[in-house]
Amino acid sequence: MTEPIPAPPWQTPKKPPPRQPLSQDLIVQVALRILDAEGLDALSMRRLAQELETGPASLYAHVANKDELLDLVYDTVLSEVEIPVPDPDRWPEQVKEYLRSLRTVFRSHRDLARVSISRIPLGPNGVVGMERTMALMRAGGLPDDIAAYAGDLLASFVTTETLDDAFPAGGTDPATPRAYAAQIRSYLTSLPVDRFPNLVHMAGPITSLDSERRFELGMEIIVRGLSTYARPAGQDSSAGSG
Amino acid sequence: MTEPIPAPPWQTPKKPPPRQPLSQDLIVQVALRILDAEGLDALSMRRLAQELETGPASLYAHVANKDELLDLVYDTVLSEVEIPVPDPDRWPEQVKEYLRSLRTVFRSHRDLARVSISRIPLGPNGVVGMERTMALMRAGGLPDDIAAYAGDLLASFVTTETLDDAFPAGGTDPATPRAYAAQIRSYLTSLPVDRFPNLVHMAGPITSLDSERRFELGMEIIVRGLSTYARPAGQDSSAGSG
DNA sequence: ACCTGAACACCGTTCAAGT
DNA sequence: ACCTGAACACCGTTCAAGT
Repeated sequence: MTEPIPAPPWQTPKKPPPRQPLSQDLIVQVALRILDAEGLDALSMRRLAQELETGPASLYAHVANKDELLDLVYDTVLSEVEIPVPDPDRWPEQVKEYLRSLRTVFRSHRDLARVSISRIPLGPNGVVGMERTMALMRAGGLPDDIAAYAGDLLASFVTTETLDDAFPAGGTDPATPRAYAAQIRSYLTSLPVDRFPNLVHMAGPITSLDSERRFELGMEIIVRGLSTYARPAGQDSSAGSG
Repeated sequence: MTEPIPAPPWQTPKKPPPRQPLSQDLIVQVALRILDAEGLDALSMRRLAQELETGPASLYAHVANKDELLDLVYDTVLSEVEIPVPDPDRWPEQVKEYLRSLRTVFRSHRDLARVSISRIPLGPNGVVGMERTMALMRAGGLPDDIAAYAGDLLASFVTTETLDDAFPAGGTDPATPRAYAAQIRSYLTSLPVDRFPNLVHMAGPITSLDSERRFELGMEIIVRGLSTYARPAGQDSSAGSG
């Protein structure tokens, strides 16, 4: 009811932390923070605006729409991926190093795999990544068309394999996924053996691979498949005189 | 203002087409029709209710929530997938037949690939499909753990490869994807050669594979990789006496 | 040029009330 | 048991108006 007493002039008004002026960079940065902390479902234009202490409409001066924002977030994160400088002698191992780094980055930003789906990374970092990936693929002695496709196939593999274990990288609670796996296993085991002999037999193997081993196995399968396309060393067309 | 004149009793009231009573089956069926015709973004609970001439709340008597609805839709469609009865001599070819069928089904229901993402198909049709898939995988002489994982890997492959060409199967307009590819190619070609030698070199191969050839190539790569894990025939453990 | 409030046209889900 | 209207707590985006 009573009017609040105005602050005396000698009191430094506790200025609200001098809100940084809006910019595309800042918007992307805060969006990434929300993504990391709370995931894609929590990242709305309105929530983002709130975090930036402004209204949702203000964002559209710096970003065309939500889709473009996600493009920018995705590209930003791609700077963290480490891609080995090709050493043809270590090709299979280097491919795996690249994929492991990609996985680590995907796992360290919540829901990034979901963001990456059907997004072609053509931003500044994405393009640099693609250049290095192509360099690496070609070092395996793959024909150009196979090398080109291999880049896509491998990245898609990491995406799908990362989609499910959406918990943060430092995830210390293996209980939840394991409990879920156990639940599925017991369901499969409970099926009538005469109609589902293979499912009953395979209930164990189907549910017992953890995400780490799935990933390592998947990499190995694809790399072996790709290796069958490699030209024998010494016939590397890019090594000849130009 | 004036009261409408009541219809005379002798006039057969043009009964609104005797709306079928709500049921889970009907709801799933109509949901699939919306999906096919207009895609996942058009499939909202409200829109679905409207199509069924009822309110959104009514759906929740038959379906727990939207996620469960999508589970049901996905399972329904899985009945269309054809999985060969295993013939070990034709293993690689049969795996491909299965994958091609899966792709056809995914492509003939708009956005089904998106629906399938991070959904484990444990409904009645899904479980039958899984049983047959496991039978097929094992026929290749793969160790159980490899066979189990192979099922996932191959299905994920089809999903991602189907995600992008989201146009209907009968798609007669190859212009759009090709135009997009051409756009990317010209962008890649325009990059500075000294910093992006591999991208410039690979611009052609990267953008010239159509979805059909990508799919065939991807299958071949993975199947070759899997084949390296096959036990030699005659050592098939499941064939021995029990 | 940048920012804003208000509005438009939507969402999924719940809940008390009806039959 | 099934269905309903109304409400709750949200969405992305646009637009006229302000500075």
